[in-house]
Amino acid sequence: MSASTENFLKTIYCFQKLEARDTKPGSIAKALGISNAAATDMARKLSEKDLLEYRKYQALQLTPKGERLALQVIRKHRLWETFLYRTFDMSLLEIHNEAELLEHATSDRMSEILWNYLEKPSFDPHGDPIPNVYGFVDFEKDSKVLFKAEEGQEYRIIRLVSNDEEFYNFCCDNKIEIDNEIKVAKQYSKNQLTEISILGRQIVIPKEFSNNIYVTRISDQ
Amino acid sequence: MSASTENFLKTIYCFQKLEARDTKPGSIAKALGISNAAATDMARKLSEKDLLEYRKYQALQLTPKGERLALQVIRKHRLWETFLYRTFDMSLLEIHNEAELLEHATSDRMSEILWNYLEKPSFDPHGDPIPNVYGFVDFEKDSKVLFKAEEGQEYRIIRLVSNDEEFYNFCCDNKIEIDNEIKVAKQYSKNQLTEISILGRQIVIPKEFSNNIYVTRISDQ
DNA sequence: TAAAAGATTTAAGCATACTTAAATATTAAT
DNA sequence: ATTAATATTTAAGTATGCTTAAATCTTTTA
Ligand SMILES: [Mn+2]
Ligand SMILES: [Mn+2]
Ligand SMILES: [Mn+2]
Ligand SMILES: [Mn+2]
Repeated sequence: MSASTENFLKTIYCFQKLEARDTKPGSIAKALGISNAAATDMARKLSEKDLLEYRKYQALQLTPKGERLALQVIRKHRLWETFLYRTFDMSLLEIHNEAELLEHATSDRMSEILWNYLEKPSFDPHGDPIPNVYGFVDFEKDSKVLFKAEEGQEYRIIRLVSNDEEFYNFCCDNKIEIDNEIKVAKQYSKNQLTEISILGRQIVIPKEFSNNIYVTRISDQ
Repeated sequence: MSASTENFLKTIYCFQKLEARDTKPGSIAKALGISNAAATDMARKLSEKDLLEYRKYQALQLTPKGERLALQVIRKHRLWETFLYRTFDMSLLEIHNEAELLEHATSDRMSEILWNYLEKPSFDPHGDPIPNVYGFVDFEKDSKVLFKAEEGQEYRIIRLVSNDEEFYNFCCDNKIEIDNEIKVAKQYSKNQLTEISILGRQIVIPKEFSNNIYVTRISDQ
């Protein structure tokens, strides 16, 4: 498996399962920074290898084999993130960037060593679940994006997902951290702004950021 | 720089500087497990990029630029080895194999993080010196291969270098470890055997192994 | 529903990194 | 000094992973 193939499968998996984005070659191409032609080409090759289903003009779909592979790469990615975050003084963005490289240079043995050393972690530092060695994702908490949270309700932050340095800086500056509790004061729907109170402070968050912050209702039951 | 290129330069450097082996394309090819034709091809391409000097039928020679690059890769390799050895329960062979992959997926930033975390180490767990960030190798101890050590003299083990699992098992079983002291009892030159005493025990070491054990004279001055 | 806009696919081509087989040069042996 | 053995290079070809430009299909809009 080349890094290109692994990134391709991983991206399809994330688009398919974790976000509700479409998985036509064009979307994958944009995410990976390659041309549409290259993505189509890759899709046909991987379908030969039974890693995904490709039908002209349709969205790409991972086969069970392709999904297993994608989950192995995601596992390695999140294990490295967890390890780097706990061991060194690195930011949420730095660990992601390094893991993006390391995930392709990690033997199965190495990932088991990390897994055991970290004492079988369930979540990475961004709040994303770590698949187990069989590619099974234990459980996904019932969450929604802050952008879609209800006014007046209290939530706990459980995921922060982005590749944008400014997003993480914003979070840092405003104490938007995993496990912190917030209250949604107001949704300015037309202007796509969310006003919340966090640790006593009131802040307004634009859609670009509130879409990367996942929350879960507190005492929802 | 692709992994292929990095491994190619690294191998030339090691053959040139650390061992007295020749650096014609054929030797490099054998070490990397590729065909002679592929090595020649690679040599011509890298010479275009001013990473090495290539003249038909001659040994390859790194340019200053090529040597700097090789040393950066070696630095990353040995930093990872040191880190893995100190952090996890991994053998001298395991750390080498993992570092062989990780070295190509390591940003300069990551290698500086490792370097600082490890408190600027000078040697890796095999006893090999770690180049600094400018590609400068601090100092190489005055050493020789056990195979060429003098009868009756006492030595300290300072390097163990091999890719052979059996070699490391042999070392483990016989307490042949870095910093341990030995006395060379006899060199059976014709049969290429070396008899040493180590921690009170007398053992005979065949050339295949004694050539991978580097020693330095004790109180040599 | 027909044209325009937008995506996707096909086609042609390039760079890297390899292969095997044939040609050529070097080195060792007689 | 030839010849034989060995090593190196050249040639031809393959797979991967990308590119741009042209052709084709799908979706939107009028
Ligand atoms: Mn990646
Ligand atoms: Mn993550
Ligand atoms: Mn390597
Ligand atoms: Mn080493």
